[in-house]
Amino acid sequence: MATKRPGEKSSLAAGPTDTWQSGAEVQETLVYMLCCGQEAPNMTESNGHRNIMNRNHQVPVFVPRGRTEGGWTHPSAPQQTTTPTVASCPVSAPYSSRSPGSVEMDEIMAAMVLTSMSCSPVVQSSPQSLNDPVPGPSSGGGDMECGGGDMECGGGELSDSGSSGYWSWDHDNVSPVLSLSVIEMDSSPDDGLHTELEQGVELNVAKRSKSSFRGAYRCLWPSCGKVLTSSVRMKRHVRVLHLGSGSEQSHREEDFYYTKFSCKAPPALVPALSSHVPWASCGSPPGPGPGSCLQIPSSTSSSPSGSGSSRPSSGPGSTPGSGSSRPSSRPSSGPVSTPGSGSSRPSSRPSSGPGSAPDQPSPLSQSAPSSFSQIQTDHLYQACTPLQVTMSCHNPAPCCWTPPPLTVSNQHSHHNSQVVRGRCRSVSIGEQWLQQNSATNRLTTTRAASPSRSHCSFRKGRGEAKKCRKVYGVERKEQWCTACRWKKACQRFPD
DNA sequence: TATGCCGGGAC
DNA sequence: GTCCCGGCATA
Ligand SMILES: [Zn+2]
Repeated sequence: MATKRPGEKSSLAAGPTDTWQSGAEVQETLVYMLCCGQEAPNMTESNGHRNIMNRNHQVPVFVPRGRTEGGWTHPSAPQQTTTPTVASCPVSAPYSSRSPGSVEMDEIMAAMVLTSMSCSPVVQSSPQSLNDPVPGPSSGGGDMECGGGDMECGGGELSDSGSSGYWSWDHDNVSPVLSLSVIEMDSSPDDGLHTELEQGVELNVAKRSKSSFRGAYRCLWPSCGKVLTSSVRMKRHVRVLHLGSGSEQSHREEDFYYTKFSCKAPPALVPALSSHVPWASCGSPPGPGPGSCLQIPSSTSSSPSGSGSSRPSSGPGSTPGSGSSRPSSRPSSGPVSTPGSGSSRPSSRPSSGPGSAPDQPSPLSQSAPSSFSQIQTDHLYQACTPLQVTMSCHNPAPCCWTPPPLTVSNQHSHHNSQVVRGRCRSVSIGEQWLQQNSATNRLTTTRAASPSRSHCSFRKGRGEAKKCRKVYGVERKEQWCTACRWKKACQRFPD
């Protein structure tokens, strides 16, 4: 209602953003990767063999170099990463005693080595990937997956289920710790810096507590399953790419569009996932901010019932996005949703669509930033579905998330390829939702309550979430998600 | 009253 | 299959 988000946008202008972003992001990515490579460096700390590791650890040192760039990266953030590392690092001793010159050299060397070592596409081809989400001519193959075994970075994003996973579950796995942080973060919706900081802490905690846990933020924007490790970046991502502009409202809205989750997945799942992840193979559009590569740790386990995740506060602030929040509201967010009642809805995650991939906010988006992508989305919603990736993980185990069989359509060159270079996949989830909902789910429901016709039409109360209607207002109906326009259950802002 | 959306129907 | 809308439940 409050109309559009006026100000702020300029500062976040896509162009510039990308620029500095690349620097910072890359760095961050680096750091993260290092961590990935060996969870919680500080923790591992085994005295002996640490050569390589040491080297790696030094990197963070070099990383900060760029921290000055963005106002974003809070100084403390890098510091945190760095400090402990250096301290714990055996090498640090000699290191400090050396002359500054050599030190620098070392840093540089280390950096170089690292850089060359890292297989991250982001790092290696950051410039390109940043702007050009679409990998190459043939985005089809799983080319992007870095061959390197140690870190599989999906180029910065991982998202399970991709489009379809959006609204879904994986939140289950959020560890208590993480959830906590989530809450905190939510409480301060609009301050990026602060968040970043917390993010840092959070990450640390995560690493520390369990090397296997990883907090990540996934963009819930329809069709954009982007996953970033930093909430700030995610916000930025949402704001820039999806919301298009910023302003008071967008601040809050950002929260709506992403969700935090931490995943851990059995080794087996990892590969599987990656193969399924649409963009992973299609060269996921790293978008402006290549998120740090996210990966699903293999070891873990745990995680219990994900349900725990708390939904911070239903209010707009926290929103659906925040982490596990969503699931909590759902009956059995988990895997097989036996819709005791919610019947259809639960299982078919309301996800929405697909969408907007991170294409650069070119002139196009300027005029109607948010609407653009949204509209696009909506169209996709009804659009066809060239490619279809079917994810049917009937995984009983309460692992990361067991999505119901869902189909994601991946449409590449489809549609205006020029306009949407980065758009590598679009899902007509909405449609699917409608269909499935009416078909599949209904089936389920029926099965559950076979009775002649009892079919309790159960109307679950109105969710607290603001739906398109409320968000955009009637006057901007065209921005509503298709479902809303059709007076169906909103998919963009599912309860 | 405004909103969300089920159920049904037109095309 | 897509799209719309009557009408009811809810806030
Ligand atoms: Zn909607």
